[in-house]
Amino acid sequence: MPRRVVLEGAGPGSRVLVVLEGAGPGFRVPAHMTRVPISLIATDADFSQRTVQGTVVRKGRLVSLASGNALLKTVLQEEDAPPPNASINVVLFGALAKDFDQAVNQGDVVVASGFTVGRSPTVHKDKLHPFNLLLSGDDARVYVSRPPLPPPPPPPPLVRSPPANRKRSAAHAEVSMATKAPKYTYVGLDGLKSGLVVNTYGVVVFFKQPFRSCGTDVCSTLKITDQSNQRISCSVFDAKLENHPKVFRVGDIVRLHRFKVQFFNNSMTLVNTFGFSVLAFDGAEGGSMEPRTSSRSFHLDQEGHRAVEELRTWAAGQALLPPAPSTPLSAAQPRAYFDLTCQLLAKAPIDSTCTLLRVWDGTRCAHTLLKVTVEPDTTEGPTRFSEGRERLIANVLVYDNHVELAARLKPGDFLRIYNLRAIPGSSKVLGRPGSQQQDQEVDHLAFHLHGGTAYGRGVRVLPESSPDVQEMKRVMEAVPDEDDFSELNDSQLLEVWSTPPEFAEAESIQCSTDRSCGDDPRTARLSDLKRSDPGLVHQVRVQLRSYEPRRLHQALKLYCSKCMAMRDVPNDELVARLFSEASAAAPGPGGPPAWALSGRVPVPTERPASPPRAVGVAVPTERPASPPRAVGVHLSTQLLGEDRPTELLFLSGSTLEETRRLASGYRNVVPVRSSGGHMTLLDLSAPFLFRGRKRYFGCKRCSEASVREPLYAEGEEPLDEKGLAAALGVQLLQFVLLMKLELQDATDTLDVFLWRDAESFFGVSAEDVAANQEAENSIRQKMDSLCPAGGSAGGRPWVDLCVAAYRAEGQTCYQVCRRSITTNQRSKVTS
DNA sequence: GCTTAGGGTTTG
Repeated sequence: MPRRVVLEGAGPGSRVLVVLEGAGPGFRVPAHMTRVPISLIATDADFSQRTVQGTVVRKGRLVSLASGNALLKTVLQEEDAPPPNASINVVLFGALAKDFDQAVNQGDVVVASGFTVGRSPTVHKDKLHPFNLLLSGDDARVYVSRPPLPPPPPPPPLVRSPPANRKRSAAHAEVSMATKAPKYTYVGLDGLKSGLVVNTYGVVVFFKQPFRSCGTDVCSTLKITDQSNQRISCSVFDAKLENHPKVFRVGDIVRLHRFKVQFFNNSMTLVNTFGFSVLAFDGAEGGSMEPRTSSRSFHLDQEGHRAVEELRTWAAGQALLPPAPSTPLSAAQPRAYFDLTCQLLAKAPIDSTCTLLRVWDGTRCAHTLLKVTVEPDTTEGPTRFSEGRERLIANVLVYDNHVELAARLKPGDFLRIYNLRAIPGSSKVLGRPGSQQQDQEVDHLAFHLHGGTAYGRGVRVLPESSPDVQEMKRVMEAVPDEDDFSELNDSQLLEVWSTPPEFAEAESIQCSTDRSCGDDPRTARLSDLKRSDPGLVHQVRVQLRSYEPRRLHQALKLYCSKCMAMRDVPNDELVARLFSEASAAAPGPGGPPAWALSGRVPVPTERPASPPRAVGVAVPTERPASPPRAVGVHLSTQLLGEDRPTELLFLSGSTLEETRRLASGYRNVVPVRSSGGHMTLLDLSAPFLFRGRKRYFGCKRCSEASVREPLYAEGEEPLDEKGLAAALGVQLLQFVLLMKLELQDATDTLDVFLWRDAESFFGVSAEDVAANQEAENSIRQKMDSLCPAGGSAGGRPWVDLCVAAYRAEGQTCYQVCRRSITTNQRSKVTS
């Protein structure tokens, strides 16, 4: 007889029944119920006497709703059912959700009954079944199949048993016991037999980045080894680049599923077969357990972790990992081949077989780097860098087959270039006719990535989360500021982050409730959080490992609530240029608008001056020696009539500095220029309004600006930025703060945005940050306390944060949505 | 449609 087991936490009356396998004929599902294939689920049938069976391929977190109810989302996948519609979202409510959370693990096979069917609101996003199962109320049940503990001796494996002296073979046999869970038997590399389709783990000892084969697919090749010391070649064919192994360096660990063993040239090779999957892992001991894969449905359990750990330990003992994954530019030697980890700054095609990549890694090469000039309009990315930065930039020429991949790279990408060669001397191909770069001196280093794939030659984009990229960024951050460069990095940052996307889904689930996250004692581990479904809010206890931008004034952005675009706050240099361009433009025919009284006023030269006493009269200044410039002013006759001359001033022909000075004497200053015979606003890259120290900007896309006399009824509140923006047809941009935080706990790291709730997080308004240094300083203090400069991980406080996971632009993003108040000065994780 | 690659003594 099967035994019903009540697990800890699943109290009496639990609706999740855990049934041990091997103790009876199977699930204790009522006999009158019959199983329905998941693919046949639809709303127009009666499922009261039916069951579904599937593997829990995803298990969301238990979410507490404001009503006191609980909810948990999970995904069931029917075994051996062909896609589509083999996987279905299941939502459990109330006590059932709590019991399920306690008793069921990802990978378990469950049977559900007593469900109702609804339309899945997420079908377009998750591409799962168009319907979902809803389990609530007294009739809902979940039955779980679980291998008994302790496990019985392993049955004969499907393939020849790996050597008994390897621990992992036992572990994998144990996994295969869970007959209802996805069952994979892993074979050692000395257990390959021609014709078998196998699953295996291995340490990469050689690899080529994916390259276009002569057939229809893209091809990757690997050579892997394991504790048996066999070295097995392996090919992966797939038309899609993203399905290929994400191997970054020798020593990485791969898990291969469904690879066919072939005999070739007296040795075994592995080739992917239909339905294959590859996971890649960092090969370093203590490295991240996050598998690199594009698959959204991979299954990795504790045994998988153990297999990776064991291979890591073994590989470390064999010295299989090279000491460093790549060579910094500072160590590049003439004529040597090396792998380079770097960031792409700009690129330009040279000809059909050659592309120039301009890269840096934050270190300075000991040799002079070759300078390359290309026509600016062919360059993607900035064409000029400061002298200091130029000295750090390496020009990499990639040839032939690599040109295709180079075309897909974007400035800002983090790259690893494999088998790059440092070439001393000149290279005439670089000089364009007519450029002064034709005659190069000899002692310059250029870098070539030769055509072909021999020696693993190729280029790979590394994820920003990669530890090597993180290390490089630390080096880059230590490079002294140079303004043009910080601008570049920041705009790239924005592009990489994209416009912080809508947040509606996550908000509707929990942030809209009044519950403070601090009420919930549950905290999620980052590794779990990453695996759970988007659309939920999680509480985490983390340290702040790093953040961007490091120069905090760059966290200030302008945001359009209408088109949701975000842009940088233009720097003074740009704004000053717009002002001088506008003032240089000759006033066109036609006069100022009829509603305005126009004239000229001298510009105060030093101290902020009081407003001019009369319009149209040049007021002598205290320093007659240098006659002051006069600028055009236009005042609303209506306002003048009400004896409110300082309420609003339209100003033409002034410089930025002059505008700034005059702004201190008027409540509102709107810079204008003459264009086509009438008054217009300046280009909207410049502020359209100055109010004291504050400046306001308009959205270029959403504004339909024209200079009109603002309607101003007597006795009304003074004009403010909102009223003026409306009067001038300007879509007012909002100051916002945007940062990216790298959170860390014992299990993982996670990049999250701080945006929507940044102001409450810092306790300052973004508008104040724009106007005064003190507000920026308070942000600095907070960041310094969370992430002390040069501090070790142990010195950083632990913080409880709420993080919302949401889908945007095809990927899962995370955002700090509220901050609880506790920060604990502890140096170790308590688990 | 069911191949493609199968590392390698590099070179613009």
